[in-house]
Amino acid sequence: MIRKLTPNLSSGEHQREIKQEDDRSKPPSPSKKDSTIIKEEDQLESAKAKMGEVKEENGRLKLLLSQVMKEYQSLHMRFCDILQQEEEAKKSTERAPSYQGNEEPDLVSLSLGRSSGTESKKEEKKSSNLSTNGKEDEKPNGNEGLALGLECKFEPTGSTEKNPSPETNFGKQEEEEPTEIWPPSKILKTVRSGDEDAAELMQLKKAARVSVRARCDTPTMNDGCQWRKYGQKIAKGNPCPRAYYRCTVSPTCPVRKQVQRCAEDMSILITTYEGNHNHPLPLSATAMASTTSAAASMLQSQSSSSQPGLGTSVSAPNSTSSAANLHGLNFNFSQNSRPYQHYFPNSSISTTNSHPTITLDLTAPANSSYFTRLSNAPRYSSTCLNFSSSPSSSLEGAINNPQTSWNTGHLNFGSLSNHKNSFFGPLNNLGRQPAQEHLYQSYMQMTSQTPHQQPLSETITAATKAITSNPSFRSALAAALTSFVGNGGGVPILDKHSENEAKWGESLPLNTAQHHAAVDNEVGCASSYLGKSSSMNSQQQQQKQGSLLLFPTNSLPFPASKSAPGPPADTSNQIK
DNA sequence: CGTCTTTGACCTGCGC
DNA sequence: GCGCAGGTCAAAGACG
Repeated sequence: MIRKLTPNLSSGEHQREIKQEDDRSKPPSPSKKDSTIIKEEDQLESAKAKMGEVKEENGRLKLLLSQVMKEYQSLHMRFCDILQQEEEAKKSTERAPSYQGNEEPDLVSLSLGRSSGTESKKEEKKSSNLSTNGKEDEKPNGNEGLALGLECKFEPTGSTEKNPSPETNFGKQEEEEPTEIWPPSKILKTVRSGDEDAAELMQLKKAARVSVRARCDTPTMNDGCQWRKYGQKIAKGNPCPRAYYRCTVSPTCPVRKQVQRCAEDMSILITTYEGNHNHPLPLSATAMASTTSAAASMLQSQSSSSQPGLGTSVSAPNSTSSAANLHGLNFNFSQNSRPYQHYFPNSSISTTNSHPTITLDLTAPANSSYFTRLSNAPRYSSTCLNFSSSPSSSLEGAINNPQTSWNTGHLNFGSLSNHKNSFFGPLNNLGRQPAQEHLYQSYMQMTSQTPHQQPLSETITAATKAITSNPSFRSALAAALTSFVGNGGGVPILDKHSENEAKWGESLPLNTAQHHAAVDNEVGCASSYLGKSSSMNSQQQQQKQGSLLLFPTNSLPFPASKSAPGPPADTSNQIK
């Protein structure tokens, strides 16, 4: 970002320059050399002018950087404050648990880095201790021993209350729920036969899937977990094979993921997650888990939106048709009894079977801006969280094609990656292969042509407003930041044992140079802001993770991904 | 030699 | 019941 000001001249060049200066001080002699000297002087002048320009630009960038850092710090402070306030509020609510009925305040609590509501206070304490001590408590303690701990606390009335959804519980321990949640048919066995509604709801929740669309040139996105491929299949409607992975961090972990290239755009990788981890997650894995669990929470809460007092509702009509495109999905949230609404345009949802899928689209450019709608914030800024969507038909084709009766809500985070300065901007750029880089550059050129650029502070203020007033925003932001920061932001990379205790917010970047260093080192798959290079072994992968960016990177030289890109697998030998 | 991937076979659910 | 499609298993091969 900051350009090197010292001209990179070799000593010879430097001497020549000095000589030229000397020559200039002498009276011009009418010799043959005059013309060449004049030429060189011109070059010198132009170089000086260029240097001046660069200096100016550098100054501007420095200013910008400091401004961004300042705003970031205040944003972070505010974020922490709000988390604290929420915890206090929660605590007080727990003291008086008489809100079971309709009067129960709608609540969506997306607290990153906390594994449970009751533990969160401890966690916070711990995190503060951690930040002061600089050393982690290496003793994972029951439920709190998880880095992910995204708590999505939906509080439906009725019997389902005690069955937290698996997706919202990434990282909860085995004792709280069955480890095996796959296949869905098994789920029903664990459900009381009498309570049909609960069973239905539970099945729906258990089977919830989160699909992440992201541009990625590596065979699989690195979400921080270790996966073992156990199958591959050609799915109907997509020539690219679908690969099946199973989490191998823990042998009993029920989490599976499916990876498939988008039929329309091979550069887009669709990763579908199902199930919840029953083991501590690597720190680097928490980002994706947080994001997906937040999305899953929305979807799952939707499934019970008919119930009053539910934290989140999706105002979508129940439809028996496959993939009814609503062109708009409303997520109603409330915070502290003040309801407000999320609007995700171009969403689609259907309720045909027990596989509701929510899609986080990290690929699509923005046509309209949720964020703008929300706060009139400019779309082009370093902190623009643009939750707008693009036509989502590609996903429908790839995953929710008419033959597939998955229940899909399409939650489009597309324009998070829309602009070069957005948080997710770097995500789509890291480790790109030349061919895709070309496409991507074109894309960036297109998107960077946003006509006006409003003041940064205004943008940040708007972003702050949006984030602090909105749990899911915070969640998404937190996930993004966590992924960026990971362990590259000043906190050492954690091993499997110690990482459990690291919490969101503790490892925020204090030194942007570290990020730059991270860029220089290597970053894996771009799309995965969690970027994995498939040629790395899992340990290497985990060590690489967290080498992520906070600031725009399109001006930086990106190393190409080390791994050979391409579809998850060769289709040539897949015909069944 | 251990780990991971590949891939054909098999199982299951669903629609007709 | 049959066929289709999605999903999983497990033996064989590849790889470090």
